[in-house]
Amino acid sequence: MNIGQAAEASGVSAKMIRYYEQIGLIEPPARSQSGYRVYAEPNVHTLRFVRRARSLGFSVEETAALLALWRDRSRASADVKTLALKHVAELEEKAAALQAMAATLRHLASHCHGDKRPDCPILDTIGSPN
Amino acid sequence: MNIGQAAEASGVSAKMIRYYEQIGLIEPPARSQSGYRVYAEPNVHTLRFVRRARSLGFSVEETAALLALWRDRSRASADVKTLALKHVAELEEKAAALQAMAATLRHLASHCHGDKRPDCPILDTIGSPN
DNA sequence: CTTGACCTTCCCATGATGGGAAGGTGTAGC
DNA sequence: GCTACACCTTCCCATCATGGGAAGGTCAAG
Repeated sequence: MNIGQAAEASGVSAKMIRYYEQIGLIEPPARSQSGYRVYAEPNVHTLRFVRRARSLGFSVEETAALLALWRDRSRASADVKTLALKHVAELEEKAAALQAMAATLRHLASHCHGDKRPDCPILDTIGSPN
Repeated sequence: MNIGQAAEASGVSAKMIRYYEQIGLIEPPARSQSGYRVYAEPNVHTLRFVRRARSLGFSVEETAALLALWRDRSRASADVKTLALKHVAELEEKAAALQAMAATLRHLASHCHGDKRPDCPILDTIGSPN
């Protein structure tokens, strides 16, 4: 399987597969005589793991840690759970920060007429000298 | 006022002030004979505006648009409100995405014993072949 | 006049991703 | 066997906003 097929099968773009290899997240695959990367099923499996971890908001570095745990059959599930819950807390913190911004802005907007007049509490507040 | 004082007064780091100037978000300030940037109150006011817009999650580009509206005394408040509400929607979308990740992961974690045994539904799910 | 705090510009790094160029390979159809 | 086209390789560049740091100039206090 060439990189394009592995990309298709895993949902990770060819560009990203090369990048993950370059930074050491995944193992370099076999190469054909002409230098093409050759992927087998286990490689694709790993790529899918990476894609899912990324889609859960884990950074590449965190994904590397998860991958190591995944491959370590003697890991303690407590280690995984700890990592996961710490990540959940970070995600929720970021979500809360975004929602706080949205709430503030929505509040400002609710006081803005939204007509042709220039008067606008949104800009007034953002630009207030205080 | 030198850049350090402007940074202090506005809450924007000196590095960022130079950067904002470089990319054209803010006007180049006056210079002293020796080449130091010299800021007056209106400059600091602008910097504060920028800092607040950024802290509400507006990108630098969006901040530039807001700044233009702020300076345009004949703007229609509708334009500002439209921009703001569009941004609110984006913020809420991002927040929802993060919360969805958190919820998924929290759910997975709730099924993980979190003890010394290796068995772990979190990794099992992320690494499932499907 | 020295010292230390401040300023200048310039370059580099981050994190994850995409775009694209220049050139090699593999294969299908003729 | 040749041509065309899809695919592969590496390499460099861009993004976005921010910080770090080096090399060198300036200013004010002692």
